[in-house]
Amino acid sequence: MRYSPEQKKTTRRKILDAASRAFREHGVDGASVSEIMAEAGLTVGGFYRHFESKEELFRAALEKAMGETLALMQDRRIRRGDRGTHGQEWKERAAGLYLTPEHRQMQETGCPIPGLSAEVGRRDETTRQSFERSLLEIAREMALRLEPDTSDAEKQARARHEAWGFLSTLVGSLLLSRAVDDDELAEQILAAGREASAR
Amino acid sequence: MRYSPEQKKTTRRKILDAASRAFREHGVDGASVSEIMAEAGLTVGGFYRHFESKEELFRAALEKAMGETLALMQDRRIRRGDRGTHGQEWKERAAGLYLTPEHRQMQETGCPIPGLSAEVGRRDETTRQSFERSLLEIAREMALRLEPDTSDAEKQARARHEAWGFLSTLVGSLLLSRAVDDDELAEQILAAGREASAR
DNA sequence: TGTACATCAGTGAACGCGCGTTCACTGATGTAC
DNA sequence: TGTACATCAGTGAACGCGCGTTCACTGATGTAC
Repeated sequence: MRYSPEQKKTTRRKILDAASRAFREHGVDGASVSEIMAEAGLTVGGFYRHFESKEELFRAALEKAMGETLALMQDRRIRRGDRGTHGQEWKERAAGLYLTPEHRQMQETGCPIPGLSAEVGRRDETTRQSFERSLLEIAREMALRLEPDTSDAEKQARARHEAWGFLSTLVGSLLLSRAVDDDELAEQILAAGREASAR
Repeated sequence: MRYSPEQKKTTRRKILDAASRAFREHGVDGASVSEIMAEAGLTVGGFYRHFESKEELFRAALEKAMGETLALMQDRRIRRGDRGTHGQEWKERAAGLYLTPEHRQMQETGCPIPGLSAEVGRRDETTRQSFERSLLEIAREMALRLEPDTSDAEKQARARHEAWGFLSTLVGSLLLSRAVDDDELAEQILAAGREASAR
Protein backbone atom coordinates (compact mmCIF):
# COMPACT_ATOMS: atom_id res chain seq x y z
CA MET A 1 0.00 0.00 0.00
CA ARG A 2 1.10 3.47 -0.78
CA TYR A 3 -0.67 6.70 -0.02
CA SER A 4 -2.96 8.84 -1.65
CA PRO A 5 -2.03 11.73 0.67
CA GLU A 6 -5.78 12.24 0.98
CA GLN A 7 -6.14 8.72 2.38
CA LYS A 8 -3.40 9.33 4.95
CA LYS A 9 -5.12 12.42 6.29
CA THR A 10 -8.38 10.52 6.60
CA THR A 11 -6.67 7.74 8.55
CA ARG A 12 -4.97 10.24 10.84
CA ARG A 13 -8.32 11.86 11.47
CA LYS A 14 -9.85 8.47 12.33
CA ILE A 15 -7.07 7.69 14.83
CA LEU A 16 -7.37 11.14 16.36
CA ASP A 17 -11.11 10.79 16.68
CA ALA A 18 -10.89 7.37 18.34
CA ALA A 19 -8.13 8.65 20.65
CA SER A 20 -9.97 11.77 21.69
CA ARG A 21 -12.99 9.68 22.69
CA ALA A 22 -10.95 6.97 24.41
CA PHE A 23 -8.86 9.42 26.45
CA ARG A 24 -11.96 11.30 27.62
CA GLU A 25 -13.68 8.06 28.58
CA HIS A 26 -10.80 6.14 30.18
CA GLY A 27 -8.02 8.65 30.85
CA VAL A 28 -4.55 8.53 29.33
CA ASP A 29 -3.32 5.38 31.05
CA GLY A 30 -6.71 3.70 30.72
CA ALA A 31 -6.72 3.93 26.92
CA SER A 32 -4.11 1.81 25.13
CA VAL A 33 -2.67 2.55 21.70
CA SER A 34 -3.81 -0.89 20.49
CA GLU A 35 -7.40 -0.28 21.60
CA ILE A 36 -7.43 3.14 19.96
CA MET A 37 -6.08 1.75 16.69
CA ALA A 38 -8.63 -1.09 16.77
CA GLU A 39 -11.39 1.45 17.37
CA ALA A 40 -10.13 3.30 14.30
CA GLY A 41 -10.30 0.04 12.30
CA LEU A 42 -6.53 -0.46 12.14
CA THR A 43 -3.77 -2.50 13.80
CA VAL A 44 -1.12 -1.21 16.21
CA GLY A 45 1.88 -1.33 13.91
CA GLY A 46 0.66 1.46 11.68
CA PHE A 47 0.37 3.93 14.50
CA TYR A 48 3.88 5.32 14.23
CA ARG A 49 3.38 6.35 10.60
CA HIS A 50 1.04 9.02 12.01
CA PHE A 51 2.32 9.96 15.49
CA GLU A 52 5.75 9.82 17.05
CA SER A 53 4.49 8.69 20.47
CA LYS A 54 1.41 8.16 22.61
CA GLU A 55 2.16 11.47 24.32
CA GLU A 56 2.02 13.32 20.99
CA LEU A 57 -1.27 11.57 20.26
CA PHE A 58 -2.62 12.71 23.61
CA ARG A 59 -1.68 16.32 22.91
CA ALA A 60 -3.29 16.21 19.46
CA ALA A 61 -6.42 14.39 20.68
CA LEU A 62 -6.86 16.85 23.54
CA GLU A 63 -6.43 19.81 21.20
CA LYS A 64 -9.10 18.31 18.95
CA ALA A 65 -11.53 17.80 21.83
CA MET A 66 -10.90 21.33 23.09
CA GLY A 67 -11.48 22.60 19.56
CA GLU A 68 -14.85 20.85 19.49
CA THR A 69 -15.87 22.51 22.74
CA LEU A 70 -14.82 25.89 21.36
CA ALA A 71 -16.66 25.24 18.10
CA LEU A 72 -19.85 24.44 20.04
CA MET A 73 -19.69 27.85 21.70
CA GLN A 74 -19.03 29.62 18.39
CA ASP A 75 -21.57 27.63 16.36
CA ARG A 76 -24.37 28.59 18.67
CA ARG A 77 -23.58 32.20 18.05
CA ILE A 78 -23.39 31.88 14.29
CA ARG A 79 -26.41 29.65 13.90
CA ARG A 80 -28.67 32.27 15.40
CA GLY A 81 -27.86 34.63 12.54
CA ASP A 82 -27.09 37.44 14.94
CA ARG A 83 -24.44 37.67 17.63
CA GLY A 84 -26.57 35.53 19.93
CA THR A 85 -27.16 36.06 23.62
CA HIS A 86 -24.74 37.92 25.86
CA GLY A 87 -23.89 38.68 29.44
CA GLN A 88 -26.13 37.29 32.14
CA GLU A 89 -28.54 35.67 29.69
CA TRP A 90 -25.71 33.82 27.95
CA LYS A 91 -24.28 32.59 31.25
CA GLU A 92 -27.57 31.05 32.23
CA ARG A 93 -28.03 29.42 28.84
CA ALA A 94 -24.47 28.09 28.76
CA ALA A 95 -24.62 26.72 32.31
CA GLY A 96 -27.99 25.15 31.50
CA LEU A 97 -26.44 23.33 28.55
CA TYR A 98 -23.20 22.35 30.28
CA LEU A 99 -24.41 21.24 33.69
CA THR A 100 -26.87 18.52 32.70
CA PRO A 101 -27.19 14.82 33.62
CA GLU A 102 -26.66 14.08 29.91
CA HIS A 103 -23.31 15.83 29.82
CA ARG A 104 -22.41 14.09 33.07
CA GLN A 105 -22.91 10.69 31.38
CA MET A 106 -21.44 11.74 28.05
CA GLN A 107 -17.76 11.70 29.00
CA GLU A 108 -16.63 10.26 25.67
CA THR A 109 -17.97 13.11 23.55
CA GLY A 110 -18.34 15.86 26.14
CA CYS A 111 -16.03 18.61 27.30
CA PRO A 112 -12.53 17.25 28.04
CA ILE A 113 -11.66 19.80 30.72
CA PRO A 114 -13.19 18.19 33.83
CA GLY A 115 -11.93 14.71 33.03
CA LEU A 116 -8.45 15.45 31.71
CA SER A 117 -7.19 18.63 33.40
CA ALA A 118 -5.75 16.75 36.37
CA GLU A 119 -3.80 14.49 34.00
CA VAL A 120 -2.55 17.48 32.06
CA GLY A 121 -1.33 18.99 35.34
CA ARG A 122 0.90 15.92 35.82
CA ARG A 123 2.37 15.94 32.31
CA ASP A 124 5.35 17.80 30.86
CA GLU A 125 5.70 21.43 29.81
CA THR A 126 4.93 20.76 26.14
CA THR A 127 1.60 19.13 26.89
CA ARG A 128 0.65 21.72 29.51
CA GLN A 129 1.45 24.57 27.13
CA SER A 130 -0.59 22.99 24.36
CA PHE A 131 -3.57 22.62 26.71
CA GLU A 132 -3.07 26.16 27.96
CA ARG A 133 -3.38 27.55 24.42
CA SER A 134 -6.70 25.76 23.87
CA LEU A 135 -7.95 26.86 27.26
CA LEU A 136 -7.09 30.49 26.51
CA GLU A 137 -9.10 30.35 23.28
CA ILE A 138 -12.09 29.11 25.24
CA ALA A 139 -11.69 31.79 27.91
CA ARG A 140 -11.36 34.44 25.20
CA GLU A 141 -14.55 33.27 23.50
CA MET A 142 -16.36 33.24 26.84
CA ALA A 143 -15.19 36.77 27.59
CA LEU A 144 -16.63 37.87 24.25
CA ARG A 145 -20.00 36.43 25.17
CA LEU A 146 -19.92 38.09 28.57
CA GLU A 147 -18.88 41.46 27.17
CA PRO A 148 -19.35 41.93 23.41
CA ASP A 149 -17.92 45.45 23.47
CA THR A 150 -14.35 44.75 22.27
CA SER A 151 -13.46 48.43 21.97
CA ASP A 152 -13.11 48.89 25.72
CA ALA A 153 -9.96 47.06 26.90
CA GLU A 154 -10.84 47.55 30.57
CA LYS A 155 -14.24 45.93 30.07
CA GLN A 156 -12.65 43.01 28.20
CA ALA A 157 -10.14 42.44 31.00
CA ARG A 158 -12.97 42.31 33.56
CA ALA A 159 -14.88 39.94 31.28
CA ARG A 160 -11.86 37.65 30.98
CA HIS A 161 -11.63 37.60 34.75
CA GLU A 162 -15.30 36.76 35.03
CA ALA A 163 -14.89 34.05 32.39
CA TRP A 164 -12.26 32.20 34.46
CA GLY A 165 -14.54 32.22 37.48
CA PHE A 166 -17.49 31.05 35.42
CA LEU A 167 -15.47 28.27 33.77
CA SER A 168 -14.11 27.15 37.17
CA THR A 169 -17.62 26.67 38.51
CA LEU A 170 -18.81 24.78 35.41
CA VAL A 171 -15.80 22.48 35.40
CA GLY A 172 -15.77 21.89 39.16
CA SER A 173 -19.46 21.13 39.28
CA LEU A 174 -19.41 18.62 36.41
CA LEU A 175 -16.29 17.03 37.87
CA LEU A 176 -17.87 16.52 41.31
CA SER A 177 -21.13 15.26 39.82
CA ARG A 178 -19.17 12.59 37.94
CA ALA A 179 -17.15 11.49 40.94
CA VAL A 180 -20.23 10.74 42.99
CA ASP A 181 -22.21 7.50 42.71
CA ASP A 182 -25.72 8.61 43.56
CA ASP A 183 -27.59 10.13 40.60
CA GLU A 184 -29.79 12.31 42.77
CA LEU A 185 -26.84 13.80 44.59
CA ALA A 186 -25.16 14.35 41.24
CA GLU A 187 -28.18 16.29 40.03
CA GLN A 188 -28.14 18.40 43.20
CA ILE A 189 -24.50 19.27 42.55
CA LEU A 190 -25.28 20.22 38.96
CA ALA A 191 -28.24 22.34 40.07
CA ALA A 192 -26.06 24.11 42.62
CA GLY A 193 -23.47 24.69 39.90
CA ARG A 194 -26.07 26.14 37.55
CA GLU A 195 -27.12 28.58 40.22
CA ALA A 196 -23.66 29.52 41.48
CA SER A 197 -22.20 29.97 38.01
CA ALA A 198 -24.97 32.28 36.86
CA ARG A 199 -24.59 34.63 39.79
CA MET B 1 8.98 -11.39 62.97
CA ARG B 2 5.70 -11.40 64.71
CA TYR B 3 3.49 -8.49 65.60
CA SER B 4 2.99 -6.37 68.39
CA PRO B 5 -0.48 -5.36 67.10
CA GLU B 6 0.63 -1.82 67.90
CA GLN B 7 3.51 -2.17 65.45
CA LYS B 8 1.19 -3.43 62.72
CA LYS B 9 -1.07 -0.42 63.06
CA THR B 10 1.92 1.90 62.84
CA THR B 11 3.12 0.18 59.67
CA ARG B 12 -0.32 0.38 58.13
CA ARG B 13 -0.44 4.06 58.91
CA LYS B 14 2.96 4.57 57.28
CA ILE B 15 1.84 2.81 54.08
CA LEU B 16 -1.39 4.78 54.03
CA ASP B 17 0.45 8.02 54.51
CA ALA B 18 2.94 7.30 51.71
CA ALA B 19 0.08 6.16 49.45
CA SER B 20 -2.08 9.18 50.08
CA ARG B 21 0.81 11.47 49.13
CA ALA B 22 1.88 9.41 46.12
CA PHE B 23 -1.65 9.16 44.67
CA ARG B 24 -2.22 12.89 45.03
CA GLU B 25 1.12 13.68 43.39
CA HIS B 26 1.17 11.10 40.57
CA GLY B 27 -2.37 9.77 40.21
CA VAL B 28 -3.42 6.15 40.73
CA ASP B 29 -1.62 4.66 37.73
CA GLY B 30 1.38 6.92 38.22
CA ALA B 31 2.07 5.62 41.74
CA SER B 32 3.21 1.99 41.96
CA VAL B 33 2.77 -0.26 44.98
CA SER B 34 6.55 -0.85 45.08
CA GLU B 35 7.30 2.88 45.16
CA ILE B 36 4.73 3.45 47.88
CA MET B 37 6.14 0.63 50.00
CA ALA B 38 9.69 1.93 49.49
CA GLU B 39 8.53 5.39 50.53
CA ALA B 40 7.11 3.80 53.68
CA GLY B 41 10.48 2.12 54.34
CA LEU B 42 9.32 -1.39 53.40
CA THR B 43 9.52 -3.87 50.52
CA VAL B 44 6.68 -4.86 48.18
CA GLY B 45 6.03 -8.33 49.51
CA GLY B 46 4.66 -7.14 52.83
CA PHE B 47 1.98 -5.04 51.24
CA TYR B 48 -0.70 -7.73 51.16
CA ARG B 49 -0.51 -8.25 54.92
CA HIS B 50 -2.16 -4.82 55.19
CA PHE B 51 -4.34 -4.34 52.09
CA GLU B 52 -6.08 -6.81 49.81
CA SER B 53 -5.37 -4.86 46.62
CA LYS B 54 -4.08 -1.58 45.22
CA GLU B 55 -7.69 -0.50 44.72
CA GLU B 56 -8.45 -0.97 48.42
CA LEU B 57 -5.33 1.04 49.22
CA PHE B 58 -6.53 3.80 46.94
CA ARG B 59 -9.92 3.93 48.67
CA ALA B 60 -8.31 4.05 52.11
CA ALA B 61 -5.66 6.61 51.09
CA LEU B 62 -8.28 8.83 49.52
CA GLU B 63 -10.49 8.61 52.60
CA LYS B 64 -7.50 9.60 54.71
CA ALA B 65 -6.69 12.60 52.50
CA MET B 66 -10.33 13.68 52.51
CA GLY B 67 -10.35 13.36 56.28
CA GLU B 68 -7.35 15.67 56.51
CA THR B 69 -9.13 18.28 54.43
CA LEU B 70 -12.20 18.00 56.64
CA ALA B 71 -10.06 18.21 59.78
CA LEU B 72 -8.46 21.41 58.50
CA MET B 73 -11.90 23.00 58.22
CA GLN B 74 -12.92 21.82 61.66
CA ASP B 75 -9.63 22.65 63.38
CA ARG B 76 -9.80 26.23 62.29
CA ARG B 77 -13.15 26.52 63.98
CA ILE B 78 -12.10 24.91 67.22
CA ARG B 79 -8.76 26.67 67.49
CA ARG B 80 -10.45 30.04 67.58
CA GLY B 81 -12.18 29.11 70.83
CA ASP B 82 -15.54 30.22 69.48
CA ARG B 83 -17.46 28.95 66.51
CA GLY B 84 -15.19 30.96 64.20
CA THR B 85 -16.24 32.97 61.22
CA HIS B 86 -19.44 32.30 59.29
CA GLY B 87 -21.32 33.10 56.14
CA GLN B 88 -19.77 35.56 53.73
CA GLU B 89 -16.75 36.25 55.92
CA TRP B 90 -15.94 32.52 56.17
CA LYS B 91 -16.27 32.06 52.40
CA GLU B 92 -13.74 34.77 51.73
CA ARG B 93 -11.33 33.39 54.30
CA ALA B 94 -11.68 29.82 53.07
CA ALA B 95 -11.27 30.78 49.40
CA GLY B 96 -8.25 32.88 50.36
CA LEU B 97 -6.63 29.84 52.00
CA TYR B 98 -7.60 27.33 49.30
CA LEU B 99 -6.92 29.26 46.12
CA THR B 100 -3.25 30.14 46.61
CA PRO B 101 -0.11 29.51 44.52
CA GLU B 102 1.19 27.46 47.45
CA HIS B 103 -1.77 25.11 47.38
CA ARG B 104 -1.41 24.91 43.60
CA GLN B 105 2.16 23.60 44.00
CA MET B 106 1.41 21.44 47.05
CA GLN B 107 -0.38 18.59 45.30
CA GLU B 108 1.16 15.92 47.52
CA THR B 109 -0.23 17.25 50.79
CA GLY B 110 -3.07 19.44 49.54
CA CYS B 111 -6.74 18.76 48.93
CA PRO B 112 -7.26 15.55 46.94
CA ILE B 113 -10.49 16.62 45.25
CA PRO B 114 -9.15 18.53 42.23
CA GLY B 115 -6.48 15.98 41.38
CA LEU B 116 -8.32 12.72 42.01
CA SER B 117 -12.04 13.30 41.36
CA ALA B 118 -11.73 12.50 37.66
CA GLU B 119 -10.04 9.20 38.51
CA VAL B 120 -12.75 8.40 41.05
CA GLY B 121 -15.34 9.03 38.34
CA ARG B 122 -13.76 6.24 36.28
CA ARG B 123 -13.59 3.69 39.09
CA ASP B 124 -16.14 1.20 40.38
CA GLU B 125 -19.20 1.74 42.57
CA THR B 126 -17.42 0.85 45.80
CA THR B 127 -14.73 3.47 45.32
CA ARG B 128 -17.19 6.12 44.13
CA GLN B 129 -19.45 5.51 47.12
CA SER B 130 -16.55 5.74 49.53
CA PHE B 131 -15.49 9.06 47.98
CA GLU B 132 -19.08 10.26 48.03
CA ARG B 133 -19.31 9.72 51.79
CA SER B 134 -16.20 11.80 52.41
CA LEU B 135 -17.41 14.49 50.05
CA LEU B 136 -20.75 14.67 51.84
CA GLU B 137 -19.01 15.22 55.17
CA ILE B 138 -17.10 18.11 53.67
CA ALA B 139 -20.24 19.64 52.14
CA ARG B 140 -22.04 19.26 55.46
CA GLU B 141 -19.25 21.02 57.34
CA MET B 142 -19.25 23.79 54.74
CA ALA B 143 -22.99 24.23 55.08
CA LEU B 144 -22.52 24.64 58.82
CA ARG B 145 -20.02 27.42 58.26
CA LEU B 146 -22.32 29.13 55.79
CA GLU B 147 -25.36 28.84 58.02
CA PRO B 148 -24.69 28.04 61.69
CA ASP B 149 -28.38 28.00 62.55
CA THR B 150 -29.05 24.23 62.53
CA SER B 151 -32.54 24.57 63.90
CA ASP B 152 -33.99 25.81 60.63
CA ALA B 153 -34.03 22.88 58.16
CA GLU B 154 -34.95 25.12 55.24
CA LYS B 155 -31.97 27.37 55.91
CA GLN B 156 -29.66 24.33 56.17
CA ALA B 157 -30.91 22.97 52.83
CA ARG B 158 -30.17 26.30 51.18
CA ALA B 159 -26.75 26.35 52.83
CA ARG B 160 -25.98 22.86 51.53
CA HIS B 161 -26.94 24.00 48.06
CA GLU B 162 -24.68 27.02 48.38
CA ALA B 163 -21.88 24.78 49.69
CA TRP B 164 -21.91 22.64 46.53
CA GLY B 165 -21.63 25.72 44.35
CA PHE B 166 -18.85 27.15 46.48
CA LEU B 167 -16.94 23.86 46.48
CA SER B 168 -17.34 23.54 42.70
CA THR B 169 -15.71 26.90 42.15
CA LEU B 170 -12.83 26.20 44.53
CA VAL B 171 -12.13 22.80 43.00
CA GLY B 172 -12.51 23.94 39.40
CA SER B 173 -10.30 26.94 39.87
CA LEU B 174 -7.45 25.03 41.54
CA LEU B 175 -7.75 22.30 38.90
CA LEU B 176 -7.44 24.76 36.01
CA SER B 177 -4.59 26.64 37.65
CA ARG B 178 -2.67 23.36 37.92
CA ALA B 179 -3.30 22.36 34.31
CA VAL B 180 -1.75 25.50 32.80
CA ASP B 181 1.98 26.02 32.47
CA ASP B 182 2.30 29.75 32.95
CA ASP B 183 2.48 30.82 36.61
CA GLU B 184 1.03 34.26 35.96
CA LEU B 185 -1.97 32.83 34.16
CA ALA B 186 -2.39 30.33 37.00
CA GLU B 187 -2.47 33.19 39.50
CA GLN B 188 -5.08 35.00 37.39
CA ILE B 189 -7.25 31.90 37.44
CA LEU B 190 -6.89 31.59 41.20
CA ALA B 191 -7.73 35.28 41.68
CA ALA B 192 -10.81 34.90 39.51
CA GLY B 193 -11.80 31.85 41.56
CA ARG B 194 -11.38 33.75 44.82
CA GLU B 195 -13.67 36.44 43.54
CA ALA B 196 -16.28 34.22 41.91
CA SER B 197 -16.49 31.82 44.88
CA ALA B 198 -17.04 34.61 47.41
CA ARG B 199 -19.93 36.11 45.51
C1' DT C 1 9.96 -18.88 85.77
C1' DG C 2 11.68 -21.27 81.79
C1' DT C 3 11.24 -23.74 77.48
C1' DA C 4 9.09 -25.41 73.08
C1' DC C 5 6.25 -24.30 69.63
C1' DA C 6 3.09 -21.51 66.65
C1' DT C 7 2.20 -17.29 64.44
C1' DC C 8 2.63 -13.99 61.03
C1' DA C 9 4.91 -9.21 59.59
C1' DG C 10 8.16 -8.51 56.49
C1' DT C 11 11.69 -10.03 52.66
C1' DG C 12 12.97 -10.44 47.97
C1' DA C 13 12.63 -13.22 44.00
C1' DA C 14 9.46 -14.87 40.61
C1' DC C 15 5.18 -14.92 37.79
C1' DG C 16 2.13 -13.61 34.20
C1' DC C 17 0.33 -9.86 31.82
C1' DG C 18 -0.44 -5.76 29.12
C1' DC C 19 1.78 -1.98 27.68
C1' DG C 20 4.42 1.28 24.24
C1' DT C 21 7.40 0.68 20.70
C1' DT C 22 10.10 -1.68 16.90
C1' DC C 23 10.66 -4.38 12.91
C1' DA C 24 10.58 -7.29 8.73
C1' DC C 25 7.36 -7.70 5.53
C1' DT C 26 3.41 -6.82 1.89
C1' DG C 27 1.38 -4.82 -1.81
C1' DA C 28 -1.15 -0.83 -3.81
C1' DT C 29 -0.08 3.30 -5.85
C1' DG C 30 3.01 7.01 -7.36
C1' DT C 31 6.94 8.24 -10.47
C1' DA C 32 10.52 7.74 -14.15
C1' DC C 33 11.55 6.44 -18.59
C1' DT D 1 0.85 4.85 -23.54
C1' DG D 2 3.02 1.04 -21.22
C1' DT D 3 6.36 -0.96 -18.10
C1' DA D 4 9.77 -1.26 -14.22
C1' DC D 5 10.87 0.38 -10.09
C1' DA D 6 10.52 2.99 -5.64
C1' DT D 7 7.79 4.40 -1.92
C1' DC D 8 5.54 3.90 2.28
C1' DA D 9 0.73 3.01 4.79
C1' DG D 10 -0.57 -0.69 7.05
C1' DT D 11 0.14 -5.67 9.11
C1' DG D 12 1.05 -8.62 12.88
C1' DA D 13 4.59 -10.70 15.51
C1' DA D 14 8.18 -9.74 18.70
C1' DC D 15 10.74 -7.04 22.23
C1' DG D 16 11.77 -5.25 26.67
C1' DC D 17 9.85 -3.32 30.61
C1' DG D 18 7.27 -2.27 34.72
C1' DC D 19 3.36 -3.46 36.87
C1' DG D 20 0.19 -5.92 40.54
C1' DT D 21 0.27 -9.99 42.79
C1' DT D 22 2.05 -14.52 44.71
C1' DC D 23 5.09 -17.35 47.22
C1' DA D 24 8.64 -19.80 49.94
C1' DC D 25 11.14 -18.30 53.43
C1' DT D 26 12.95 -15.77 57.97
C1' DG D 27 13.01 -14.83 62.52
C1' DA D 28 11.15 -12.00 66.38
C1' DT D 29 7.56 -12.26 69.47
C1' DG D 30 3.34 -14.21 71.42
C1' DT D 31 1.22 -18.31 73.76
C1' DA D 32 0.93 -22.93 76.11
C1' DC D 33 2.63 -25.84 79.44
